[in-house]
Amino acid sequence: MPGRFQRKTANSVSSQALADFKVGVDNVIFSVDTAQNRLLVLLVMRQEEPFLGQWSFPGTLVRRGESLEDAAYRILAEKIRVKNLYLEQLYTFGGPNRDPRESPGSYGSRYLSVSYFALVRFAEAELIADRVSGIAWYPLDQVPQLAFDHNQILEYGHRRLRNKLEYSPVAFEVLPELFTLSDLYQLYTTVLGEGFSDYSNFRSRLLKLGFLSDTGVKVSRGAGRPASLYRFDAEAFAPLKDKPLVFI
Amino acid sequence: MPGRFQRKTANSVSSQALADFKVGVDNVIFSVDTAQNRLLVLLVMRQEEPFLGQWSFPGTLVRRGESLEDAAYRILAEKIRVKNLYLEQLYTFGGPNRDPRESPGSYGSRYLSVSYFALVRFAEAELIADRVSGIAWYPLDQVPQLAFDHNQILEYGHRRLRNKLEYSPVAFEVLPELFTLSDLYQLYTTVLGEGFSDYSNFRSRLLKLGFLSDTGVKVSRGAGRPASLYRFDAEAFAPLKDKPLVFI
DNA sequence: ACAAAAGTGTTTTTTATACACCCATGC
DNA sequence: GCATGGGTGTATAAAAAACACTTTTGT
Repeated sequence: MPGRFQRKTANSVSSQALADFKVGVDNVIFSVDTAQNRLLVLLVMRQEEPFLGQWSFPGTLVRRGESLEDAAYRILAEKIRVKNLYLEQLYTFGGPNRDPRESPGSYGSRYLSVSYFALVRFAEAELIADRVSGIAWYPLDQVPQLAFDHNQILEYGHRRLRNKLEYSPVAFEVLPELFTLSDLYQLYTTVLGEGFSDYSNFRSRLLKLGFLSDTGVKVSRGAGRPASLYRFDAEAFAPLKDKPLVFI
Repeated sequence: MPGRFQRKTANSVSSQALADFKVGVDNVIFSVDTAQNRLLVLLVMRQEEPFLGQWSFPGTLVRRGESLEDAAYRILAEKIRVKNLYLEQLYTFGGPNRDPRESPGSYGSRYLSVSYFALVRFAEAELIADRVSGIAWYPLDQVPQLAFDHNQILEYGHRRLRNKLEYSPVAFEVLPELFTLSDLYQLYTTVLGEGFSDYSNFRSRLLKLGFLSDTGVKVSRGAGRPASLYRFDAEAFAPLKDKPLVFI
């Protein structure tokens, strides 16, 4: 932002014409269906040109007085009702010609997309479908060709998700208040793939970290021994914040 | 970008006025002065309002037909001549009211900053000072109050630098072609602080990774036993790419 | 000779990995 | 009783951390 006109050009005309931008926000919203062991991403069907009829991420243009993050929350809230979520900025895609609406001579507006990454609780996430718009959870391995450069954004988001899971306690933002260690393990397995760790080792590593507290309450899910319900103890976690954690 | 007007509003007027954006790029450029064991960041003195006379990161507005990354490289090249560098996108700051040029009623343009993070070779970096503009390397612990939200950006960049150093081979992009293991160790020490690792352990860990090849050539620097010059072997490193690496 | 810097090796502790096995429940 | 999922423990391997020591130079 600063520093332009630092060369001795007149203040009125820089050496080159500046690009004029429309700024949009696109959300890569993940959730984990633990029942079916599937990692899902939320797609919406485009209702207008360009890319009419193609799937894409829920997005919106940023309004006056609205922060980027607010815009991300707004479009999310328009598509899905959810109590708990994790959201952070992913990456900004802003090269010319990523949107066909840009006129070829690159006059007119450039379209810039600030992408956000979100993780929501699948069980309580309620999709908001109005009459016209298609909206659906897609298993990650069945995502079709998307509008714009959204396939690329998805790849980026997926990488971020895996990293987040390994190094930060995002999982707990997206699990129910009370959960079993198997719930947690399944979530990790679904996102990171089988073989990231053995259940028993995962278990003892997590417990040793000391921020999971056993409520003593047991739940039985079909056959097998009932499991203890645990709770994420934010206070106990606080001192570990910004220390390198390993959940793997 | 997609998804706007998905509700049943007329296509001409959305429910709210959209923000009109000017998009800038700001570079957080780091270098390491190994001679003096200092981590430096490049600052330029602003020559115009707002924040005239305050230090800031080198930045520029994005031109027509220019990608964000191109803009980042352009402003970098205007301020500094350098042969080797590492550059990647950092974060996008785009809340309203981060730039005083925005009119209070939030009409007119919003200023959005896509920040980039760069690491350059200190020894060969040549600052380009024209008559009017101040430009200087600042030790990280002596950085003054900066223009805009640049102090916040700096904090963000510093965190990224530390992470990069721990998990990726950026250091080699910024060391000379041939370097001693002490050079490497000093670089790490300067960025991560003393006590991140003992020299001998650091040494054996790095060598065990197998992508540093001993050229056999020795250099003597004052007193003490001469050191071997090493080279980063990109081929040997290739298979380790995107595997979790630990340089700590 | 000795200080300074480079380089090697050893010991101890901690963490990761792979399993084997016991426990409590539904059917 | 036995299959199923939950939970504990142990044995081994690997890695991290601490530190003692040797080598080669300049002065």
